[in-house]
Amino acid sequence: MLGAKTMVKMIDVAKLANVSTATVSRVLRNPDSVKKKTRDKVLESIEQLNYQPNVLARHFRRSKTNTILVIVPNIANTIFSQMVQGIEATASQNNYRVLLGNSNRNVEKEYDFLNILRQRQVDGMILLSGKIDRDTLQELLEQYPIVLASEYLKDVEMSTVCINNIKCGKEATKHLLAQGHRRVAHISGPMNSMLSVDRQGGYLEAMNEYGLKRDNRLILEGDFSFESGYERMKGFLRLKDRPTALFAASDEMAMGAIKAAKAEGIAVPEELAVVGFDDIRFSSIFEPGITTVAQPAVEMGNTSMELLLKHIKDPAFKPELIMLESEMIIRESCGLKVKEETR
Amino acid sequence: MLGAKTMVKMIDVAKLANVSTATVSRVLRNPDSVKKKTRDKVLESIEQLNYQPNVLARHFRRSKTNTILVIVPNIANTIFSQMVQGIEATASQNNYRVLLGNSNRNVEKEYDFLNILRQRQVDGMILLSGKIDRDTLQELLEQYPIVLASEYLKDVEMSTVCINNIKCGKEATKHLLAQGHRRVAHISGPMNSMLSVDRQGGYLEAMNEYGLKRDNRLILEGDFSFESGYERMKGFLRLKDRPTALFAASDEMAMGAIKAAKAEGIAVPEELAVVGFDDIRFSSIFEPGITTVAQPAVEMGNTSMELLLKHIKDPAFKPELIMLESEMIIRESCGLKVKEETR
DNA sequence: TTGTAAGCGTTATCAT
DNA sequence: ATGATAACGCTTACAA
Repeated sequence: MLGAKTMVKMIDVAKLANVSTATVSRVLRNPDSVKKKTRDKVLESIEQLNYQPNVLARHFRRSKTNTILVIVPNIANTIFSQMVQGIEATASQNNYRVLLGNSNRNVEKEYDFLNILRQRQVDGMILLSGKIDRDTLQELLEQYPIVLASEYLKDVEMSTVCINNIKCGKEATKHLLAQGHRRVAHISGPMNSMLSVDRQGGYLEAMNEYGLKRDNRLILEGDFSFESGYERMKGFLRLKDRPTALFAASDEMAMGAIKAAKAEGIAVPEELAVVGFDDIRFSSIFEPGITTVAQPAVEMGNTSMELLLKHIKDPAFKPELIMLESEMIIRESCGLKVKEETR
Repeated sequence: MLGAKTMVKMIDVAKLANVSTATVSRVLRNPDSVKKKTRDKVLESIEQLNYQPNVLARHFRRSKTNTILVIVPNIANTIFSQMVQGIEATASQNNYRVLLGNSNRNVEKEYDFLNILRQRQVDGMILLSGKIDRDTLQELLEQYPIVLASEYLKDVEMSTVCINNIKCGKEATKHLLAQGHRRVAHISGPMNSMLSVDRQGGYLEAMNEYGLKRDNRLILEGDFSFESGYERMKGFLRLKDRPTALFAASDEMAMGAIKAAKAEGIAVPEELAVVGFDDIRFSSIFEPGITTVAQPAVEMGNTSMELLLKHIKDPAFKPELIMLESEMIIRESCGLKVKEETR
């Protein structure tokens, strides 16, 4: 890299085109307010000088950056990177940029990122994590456009994009119950997240509908990871009356559980039927294919960005809760296809 | 969101502390240049007024944003999101932010993102894609700090962080040859990328060392995806003298190929030994576990950010090529472990 | 429709 | 060690 060329500025364009900087600015921001002839002259000068507007001056002057912040627990996790992909796509379409705040599930880091918002380096924020405390969030919501996605919170009135995790958890569990399973185990996500509470809530509701009381030996808490699925399943397998089916709150945990079962010589789905959650890319590649609740991750990203734009454009915009549809995808791990085939 | 509070500015802090804005600015940017007593008085006023510096004014005044741009072909792809994770981590540590440019492998979009750099909205750029043409790149390199990572280019002198793909491709292939395989097939990545050319080059070198001439029936081009691996393998399986081993230029393609083989009743690794590339998270979970060349993706991200910082701090910094070490990971798909066990 | 000119809030130079 | 003040380059009343 050599030294930077001295920048051509608006005044240079103005001089070449024999107009004022105001007119150049108008051509750039509101072309219709300038007579065609003048406009063409200005555009030609811009071209000729290869003028690039100083975006920093513009941001400063307008106190607006056309940039938003995304706080994400773990960008290397497929489900989150898909959401970010959706956010970025919609942002780009609307001439917005995305600043990435990857917290690696470190709450301190998430709090640090909030200062980017406070210092107005961005016009708004999408939170893909539910770890910020109520009071901080409340304070921020009064001042900045914010959307929560995937996660959601009780007692905080804010725009949220999510799926109905209770319904999904219930559906997943009933799918197993309907096939005759009664000892259905559940590996939940971290219970400090509403998401996990609700998926478990759905599980409990489904069990209840089939007259099955909560049995704590059949419920263990994981952290969404493959490893935690593996370990928790090992736990279930030590029970003298081991479960014949499992609802795992993530596909990664479902895969971990299946591996653990296989390691003990237990066949899936024949001896253990499994339903997961998320429908990550590998769920269809894994063997057996994971029956799962598909989260519309990219769409969730799109939608949350659209919602954020509404807040940015209209500070009086009232918080909205958007619940996206999710879909159960039947593959092999739940045993349904096997049964159908041998019928 | 209610209306934004009117901002406290530096002059307010200055008045409360009975100093000039210059002193407040010094306390913020270079505390040691201010007498302790004055400094404390200023800090107290900042605290008291809950002053947040206007970052946009600062960026404008200093023509520096402490933000860098990352152009990535596909953020939803594990290998790239891991690199981005590494970039973000090192950036954060150095008080830098990351602006995400996800191109979805669309070259037009990549060219669009370059304007962010030209308009100095960022202090530098990390390219995770090798699609920008030589001339454009040359023009940009003269003006801005840029690092290319993972990919690399011939005939362009720029800082690059990568692995030795020739060596890796050779090692992977020799691993198969050493086990006695002679009909070793190769599914390459897109050949418009140096990465793919080199991995294939390594394959050819290895074959050559074993006295095996290039056989175009054993070489097919994929696009790194599972689907392309599946399709290309189907092609190989139609040969009357089908290959007994495969080197795939990505783990996803390796998995696709294995699925295709299984679908035809061909056992892996017994009847087809496979080596992949990347070591994505899922490669150890897949069955059989994928023998692969592990790319140090997170480290690659860290290193490229470190290198970019050097360019940012010193515009005269000479371009460097950093080649990271990669490692072969032996799992089941290559058949080595099976053989060892039955020995 | 176009021009004039006053900021935006910080930093950095030059005095003191 | 601190203060006064002129930029930085753009946008936007307001005037013409």
